[in-house]
Amino acid sequence: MDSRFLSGSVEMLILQIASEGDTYGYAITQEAERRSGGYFELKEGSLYPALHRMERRGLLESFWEAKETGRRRKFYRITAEGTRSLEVQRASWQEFVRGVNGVLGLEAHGLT
Amino acid sequence: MDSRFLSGSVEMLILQIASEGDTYGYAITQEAERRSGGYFELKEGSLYPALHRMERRGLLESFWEAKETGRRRKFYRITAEGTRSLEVQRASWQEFVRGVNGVLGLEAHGLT
DNA sequence: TCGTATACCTAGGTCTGCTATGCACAATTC
DNA sequence: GAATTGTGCATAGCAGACCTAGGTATACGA
Repeated sequence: MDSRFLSGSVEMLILQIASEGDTYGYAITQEAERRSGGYFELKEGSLYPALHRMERRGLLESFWEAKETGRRRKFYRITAEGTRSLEVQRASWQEFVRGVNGVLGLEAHGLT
Repeated sequence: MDSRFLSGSVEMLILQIASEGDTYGYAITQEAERRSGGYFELKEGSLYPALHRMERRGLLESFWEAKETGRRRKFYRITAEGTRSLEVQRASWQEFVRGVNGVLGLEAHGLT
């Protein structure tokens, strides 16, 4: 993965995955990697601080899995504000891609 | 412009514009804005440090316009290494877009 | 038992974009 | 001809975000 472009996308990717059901840190890294065809390898040093930020900002809320024994997992659930933010960020992302492609002279067919 | 996603793209955009002919700082901001349909407004505080970085790294070389009077302009010319870097970055950009769109569930038709 | 996978966390470094500011000349407007 | 806007370069210092590297711990297969 080229992390040059990653900055600013991590939170959107996390929100997207969280928007499809409660999830936890490690699962997010796996899912992002799977869905991007192996492209994204979210590092823990990026992921966990991002999750904490997003919780502080009210985009996510968290709870520890109720389990007496075994591995502990901290689950995250998207909030109403997180859902709104995701919509904004998805639109913003598509604008951004159009902007860059415009400068690069690339055409983006089919992407609205 | 949403500068959230911008990180890491500025240098590619500069390289692209410089690859089409010698240019200078102010002209780059105008060209980026024009070609992105008004989306990009490169700030001077981002642009000039980026140009200096890129020159240090050997991606660009600069020369002052030979002009006795009037405004002084510092022109930049892409180097062979800059050209190679641009190719790499363009490919990397397209991979990145595919990766993000994959996670977001967006299809990118026509973009290879 | 040892390695690998799963699972969380943080300190500190680095990079990059931004705001704010300063300097200077040109062109236009009043 | 004075004031404003546009063109043009530059830097200091702040803030944000990603990474490396390290720490802790359980589960499971060889």
